[in-house]
Amino acid sequence: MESDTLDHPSDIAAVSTATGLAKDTLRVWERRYGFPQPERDAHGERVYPAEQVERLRVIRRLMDRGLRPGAIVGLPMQELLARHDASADVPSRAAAASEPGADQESASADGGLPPDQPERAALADVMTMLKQHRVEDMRQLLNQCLLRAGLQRFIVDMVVPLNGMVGEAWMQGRIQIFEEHLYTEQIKHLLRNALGNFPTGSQTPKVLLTTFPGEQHQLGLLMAHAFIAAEGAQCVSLGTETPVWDIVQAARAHRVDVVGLSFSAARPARVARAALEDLRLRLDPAVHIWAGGSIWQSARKGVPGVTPVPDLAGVSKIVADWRANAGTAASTISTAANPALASSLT
Amino acid sequence: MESDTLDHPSDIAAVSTATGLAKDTLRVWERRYGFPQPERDAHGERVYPAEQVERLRVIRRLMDRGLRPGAIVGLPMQELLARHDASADVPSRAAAASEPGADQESASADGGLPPDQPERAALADVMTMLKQHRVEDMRQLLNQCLLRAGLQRFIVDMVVPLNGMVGEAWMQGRIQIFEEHLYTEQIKHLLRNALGNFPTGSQTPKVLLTTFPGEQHQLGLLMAHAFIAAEGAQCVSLGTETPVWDIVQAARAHRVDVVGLSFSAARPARVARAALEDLRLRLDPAVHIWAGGSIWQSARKGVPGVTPVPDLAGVSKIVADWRANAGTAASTISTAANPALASSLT
DNA sequence: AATTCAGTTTGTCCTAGACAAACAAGCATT
DNA sequence: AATGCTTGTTTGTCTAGGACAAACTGAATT
Repeated sequence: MESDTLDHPSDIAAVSTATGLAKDTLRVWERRYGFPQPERDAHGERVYPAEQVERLRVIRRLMDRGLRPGAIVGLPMQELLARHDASADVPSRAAAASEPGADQESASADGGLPPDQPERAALADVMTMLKQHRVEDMRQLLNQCLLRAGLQRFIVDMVVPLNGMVGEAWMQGRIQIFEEHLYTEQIKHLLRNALGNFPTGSQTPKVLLTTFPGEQHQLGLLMAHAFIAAEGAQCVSLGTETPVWDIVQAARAHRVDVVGLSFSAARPARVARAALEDLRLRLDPAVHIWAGGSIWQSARKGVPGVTPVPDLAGVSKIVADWRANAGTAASTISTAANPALASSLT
Repeated sequence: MESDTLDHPSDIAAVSTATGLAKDTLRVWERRYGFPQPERDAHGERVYPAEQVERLRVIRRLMDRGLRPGAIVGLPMQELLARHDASADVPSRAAAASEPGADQESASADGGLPPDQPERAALADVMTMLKQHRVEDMRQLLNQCLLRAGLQRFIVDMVVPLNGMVGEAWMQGRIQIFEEHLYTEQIKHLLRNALGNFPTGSQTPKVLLTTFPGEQHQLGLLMAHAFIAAEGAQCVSLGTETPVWDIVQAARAHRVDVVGLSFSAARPARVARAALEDLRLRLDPAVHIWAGGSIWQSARKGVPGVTPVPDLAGVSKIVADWRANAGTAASTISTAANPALASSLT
């Protein structure tokens, strides 16, 4: 019952949603690289064998790590997995602090919070429980860790690494997607619950939280929410996928000091950049923009007037910075928080 | 600052995600009905004026209510809104008990729970607070209602009607999308929180909850979760968008008695039907399937072996039925709960 | 070590035609 | 007056190959 891969063949629409690759892209790859090479049904329409869908999913995953299609499309499964292991060796480029595919080292090393030893053991336990579907045990253990470590440390030392481990395990076929779903759901429950017990912080930076359309990145958003709320700031979350125009409206209506955006590694960085620039343009210059998540791996250039939050643990510092310079126009000071950008402008 | 519609023109991809209409569909409509009629940029690519996007959104909304494109695409905005009011007169066909576009009457009339008078007033208050962005007040009021009415009544008498009112208000331009987002987010917080305080029910039907891929229907799923949990059943939620195969795997792994699916009115009913049949085929016959949400408006035929839950309030009865006939193979008894289907088979 | 320049890669958009599944409506049957 | 069958129509999605701008690579230059 383990690697019980399904023989279920799928049409192009199903493959597109399953892999997150646009239909056009699937057709173009077939034309250019000779993979995938679907069979055809009676009407000449593409029918993808499950094995190819599987391969496409792994390819998608590798692309999220920064590899380019031309280099990997067409490689056999075995080789793909090898590349995957190789790319995991370069965590600096690889994964950031939000989705599965995340990176524990940078998170716990960079933050001001010391890593916690006993958590390391708990990580493995959670994975075991997940694999054995001991939902209730898992929930209890996580809750216990949360209470012990506190919300912020819990996120940095447990949730982020776990995200990475879960993503990794799925990649290697050690767990099923539904188990990943299950894990995500548990964490969401836990975080929301913890968040519910916080009184709506009334301290200085009032932060509006959301993601851009196309980013179904609930977990990252929620982690950011929890982290910022734990900092004592006032949070208003709009949930995922708010169009730029509506973000502007909402920011105005709620008179927020900061707009926080969360990004997954999923979509190409260029769209994110464009949207950020657009938002910067339309938003009141006094309102800061904090952009967190995985854009900062691949993007070398920052966006002017946008404070990068490459790392959840960095949030504390950025909140502190904001409080120090409260009231300064965002587009003026924001580069200070980004050494790379600052130096590139001198 | 009210009907401050944006002059922002969009490319076809943006329009597609904004309206939920496939790119192909947008092009075909243009060819067939002469609407939309985007301008072209320097490279001959479509550029949709905001006014047309707005119209497309309303059209999409009308289609969710069962109207067909041929009859409404090409109509001017004014006429569209008129049709909208007209279609609202037929709640039997119109909206179900889950997403914005939902229907209060059927929900409170059909259920065993008596409607609550004071709630009626609260509904209007919530809408007012939402429009004035008094988030904290709104949260408090909702919470108060929840405590007073209890989880189930709260959902049936408040959340469902509110969903309808919010959808309606958006439709008529009385509120912005971000306000809809904000509302949704509040409700989700509230429900998750309430759910967290339930001990994981250990009573008989163990229910696996999720949606099919393409259904980003968190709120409906969450309402179902809360409702079923309040019945004392044991719930395992996988979150949204689980592929059929993974549902089967998860059902097996967790040894659930029932798989519960939640549907929005968003996607065409035929895909939902196909997926349900597929699931029925692959799933252990002893496991029941409960399908809730908006498929049962447009679909005349039921799916054999699937128990329709056209109405959240009906959940109580269905759980009771399950407990009465516990252990019976799903595909045998399920039609009993569906009078229409049962009669069509005699 | 940073910048510019050419060359290559890659995703998305374009057109226009085809077709099956879903639907409506009329007709025949019980 | 329902139910079942046969039409014709509507509608979404698929296919094909061509085009092109934006993003990347890597070497040559300051």
